[in-house]
Amino acid sequence: MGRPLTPLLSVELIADTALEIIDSGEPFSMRRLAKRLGVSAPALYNHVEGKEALVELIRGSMVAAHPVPKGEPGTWVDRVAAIARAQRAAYSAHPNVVPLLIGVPIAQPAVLEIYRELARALASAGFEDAEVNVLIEVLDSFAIGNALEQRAPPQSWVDPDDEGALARAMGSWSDPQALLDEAFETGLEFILGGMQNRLRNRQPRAE
Amino acid sequence: MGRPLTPLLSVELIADTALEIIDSGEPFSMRRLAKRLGVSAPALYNHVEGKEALVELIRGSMVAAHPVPKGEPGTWVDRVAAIARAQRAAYSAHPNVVPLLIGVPIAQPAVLEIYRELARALASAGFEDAEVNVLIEVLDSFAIGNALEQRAPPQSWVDPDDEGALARAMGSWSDPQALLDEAFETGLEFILGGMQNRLRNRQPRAE
DNA sequence: TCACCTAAACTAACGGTGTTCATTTAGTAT
DNA sequence: ATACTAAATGAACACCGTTAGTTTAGGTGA
Repeated sequence: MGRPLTPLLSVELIADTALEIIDSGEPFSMRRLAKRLGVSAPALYNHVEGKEALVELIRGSMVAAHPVPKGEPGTWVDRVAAIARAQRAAYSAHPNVVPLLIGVPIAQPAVLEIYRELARALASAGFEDAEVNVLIEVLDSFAIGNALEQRAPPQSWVDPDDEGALARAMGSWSDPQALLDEAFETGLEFILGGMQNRLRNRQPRAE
Repeated sequence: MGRPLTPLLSVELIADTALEIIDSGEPFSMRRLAKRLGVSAPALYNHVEGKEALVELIRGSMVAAHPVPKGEPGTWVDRVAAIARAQRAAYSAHPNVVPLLIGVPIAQPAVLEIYRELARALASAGFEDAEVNVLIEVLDSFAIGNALEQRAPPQSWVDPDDEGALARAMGSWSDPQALLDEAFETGLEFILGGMQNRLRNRQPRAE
């Protein structure tokens, strides 16, 4: 066939279509992506380094679509909460992407910038350097874990004949998404509360 | 060749060898596993349902190797903490298994039993059914997220020339495992504190 | 003891994966 | 016009999980 008169592909088209496939729940592969684009698989490699790089591109577009509110007035707690919620919103909009994201090292500068802002916010609160890293890790662990739970089917866990506390607990939520939303807000509240508490105990009423 | 005089394989041997491969960091596949066992790949299917079932077997042996301390006296907080630490200890001993675990529905009764015990502990603390589920989800998200971070190499994040808060924070930890240990204990403390706080605010000093 | 059946290994094969190679052809710059 | 690059192609490589059919050893009932 040779080079077509007008290009069939572009990086954006590839990334967007890949995200469509992933969101739809179909298994994602380079060949399936190519087929949906009406193109042969190797054609993708003219525009994209490989599968990992493509996933990393998608990560970038996800965070770009859910920016953390900028320049808002507020305490460091408000800023940290906004960052965590933005990250969670990005994951939550495309839960099927999350399993692909783990294991692909973060290369997107925009994502890095978010971590930098998080570090700044925590440092400004008065945490020392080593502590800042710990707290970032706590937030990150919780956010990624919550995102992962969004595509784990825990309904099969519960035995309908079971009358135990677990069965009762799981029976009280009909909408799994609502449960995870509530869990995210609850966990975030606990973490932010723990941070504030730690500062309070360190500087007992001193200014 | 036909059936050998003495069986070459057994479920335990297969599971143990699989765990060895995974722990070593080599890519894990049924074919590689068979090769290490000196056997052809289809021979595995005489003993194991398939790859998913094998991973689920490994999950079982991991939790069995890190049992939650049983029958200890202590408050519900102690019990919840013990369960969370046991789960984390299991993951932490084999971090490379964690990515394989996600996406494989939990079928091991022993694992289910742990969640039941967690639900009992929380219910006994006075949380209502719906809340119990939320709190389990919070703990689970955090634990799995922390486990996942154990094999994410974030060292490439930091630009050596950077002088920002993030670079300083990451520079203060030379041992990534120590950082994640500290992050787990910190996050657990925050979560347990948040739970207690929630109960305290609900029943203000009433008995 | 002999026939049968099952268990446990094998080889061959299927359809799928990510990726590389050599090719053709279209556009662009000298 | 001549080169060079960009963007498509089909063929191929080395894997992957899994299934089918075959071979042989061990155990069991007649």
